[in-house]
Amino acid sequence: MKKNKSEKIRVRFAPSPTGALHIGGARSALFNYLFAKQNNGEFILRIEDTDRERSELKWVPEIIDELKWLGIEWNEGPDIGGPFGPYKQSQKTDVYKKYLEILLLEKKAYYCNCSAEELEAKRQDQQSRGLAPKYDGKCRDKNHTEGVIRFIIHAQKIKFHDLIRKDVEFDMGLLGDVVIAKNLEQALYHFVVVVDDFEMQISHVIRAEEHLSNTPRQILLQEALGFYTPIYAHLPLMLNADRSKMAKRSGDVALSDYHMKGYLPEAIVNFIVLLGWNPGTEKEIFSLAELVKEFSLEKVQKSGAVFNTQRLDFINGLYIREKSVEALTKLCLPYLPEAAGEWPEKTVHKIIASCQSRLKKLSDITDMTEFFFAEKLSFDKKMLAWKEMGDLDIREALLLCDTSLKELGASKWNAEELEKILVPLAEKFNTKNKGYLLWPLRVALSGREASAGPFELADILGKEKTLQRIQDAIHYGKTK
RNA sequence: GACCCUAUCGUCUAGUCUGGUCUAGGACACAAGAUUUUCACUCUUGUAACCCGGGUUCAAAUCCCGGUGGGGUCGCCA
Repeated sequence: MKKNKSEKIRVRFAPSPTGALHIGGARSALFNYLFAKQNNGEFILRIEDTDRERSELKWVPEIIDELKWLGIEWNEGPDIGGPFGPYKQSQKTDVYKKYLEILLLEKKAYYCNCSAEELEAKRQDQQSRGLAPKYDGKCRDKNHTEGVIRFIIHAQKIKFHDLIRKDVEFDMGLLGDVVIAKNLEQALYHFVVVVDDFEMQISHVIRAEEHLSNTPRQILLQEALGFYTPIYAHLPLMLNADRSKMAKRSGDVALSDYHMKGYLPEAIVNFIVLLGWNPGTEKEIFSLAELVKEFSLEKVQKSGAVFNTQRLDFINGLYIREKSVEALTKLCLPYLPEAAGEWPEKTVHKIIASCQSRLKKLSDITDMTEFFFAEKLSFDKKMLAWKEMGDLDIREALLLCDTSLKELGASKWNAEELEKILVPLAEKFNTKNKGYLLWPLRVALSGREASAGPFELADILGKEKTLQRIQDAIHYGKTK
């Protein structure tokens, strides 16, 4: 088996711009990046846009931005160029044409004129007889001069070593001659991937398992063209909860979906790397830099991994709690109502701080902080009652809060001072349980079953709004 | 259907190569408790798995064989 010229480790991620970057693609990119980084190698981004109908230019910047957002960087790519460019297959028609002509000349490939209908009919027939659908080679010796170009696959066994799956063997007798180009100007996937990996001197092909059975014919193509065969590593697939392949039909599969919902890039990286890999230790939280050190392809799992959102939420929450309030506020801004812009920065910081331990993802902040910005609260009056409290008890508790909070000067209106006043008050109100005073207060201020504590809330709302909401609650109880 | 890959708690997994230390470890989720005015956070505890059947062996989650389950691929998509 031929080797590539340089010893240098060169890997690539080659998405096709037919849609947003798939979260599984992001993981493939990550694994490639980590492998390159830790081996002092190079990571190449290549755009596989040979399918002219389905590829759309607009997805390229999208893919690039999302990868960058994750923290993945490449040494060569369509945006930054490099010595092995161009990095878009649509710009390499001449290169493919050259190699196609060689294959044609050497009779390793031929033109085929079979109609789509004819092929489909044969395929159906074969399948109905329990056979593997396979092209019958009808045009092989016809010497046509136009049509699609097929690469001749002779019956033989192809063995190769996969870094993750170990030795794999395929019987090529089961495969028909594969179409490698629509015509000289339009080469297809199996062909372009082989040519590009060679031209770009890729040493390791790290990609998803769905390509495992495509590998032997790509190896045959390499041999026919006199190329070396790179080292392969096929990653386990990401699965839905029902263990089917995570595909477009099934909920959120684009990295941007998770980005928009407010998952942090460091959390996504940490989560997806653990889907199919683990260090063999009990450590589970990793920064990208730590992963570069600790990641190893040998420890990659063989079977598919279910994408478990609950675990993503947990990891995301962990990273959210680690943020400084300032940083978290910045991240949350897009999820806050416009009114938040009119609030003092300090107050907004306090609002975010009051939610920090509760956030699973940034978008949760919208609902969680709604009551701060609302003019009037609306909630079930019964919610004001703590345990067995009646309307009169609630009224008494709230009136007590009202009178003592009125006394507190605006300059001393902060969570600490409020606590100093309210805690003794609550203890006096009911010696056994502070909740008889604090719960109705908190509900009056938030209108919620669950929220931060009343001192914090009152601090954020300020004296005027706090007293107003207490009054509202007192009268709410009365008029209803 | 054919071919290929794969199989440890519900989920992600450690352990499998080099059989005994595994009455199978960790994490998420779940449940209970502690703390707390509530929720969250934090802490403690608990429930929960070696796919099945043979074999090899003093001994098998670990080795071998056969089933079964799951997934992928079989395109003029990538």
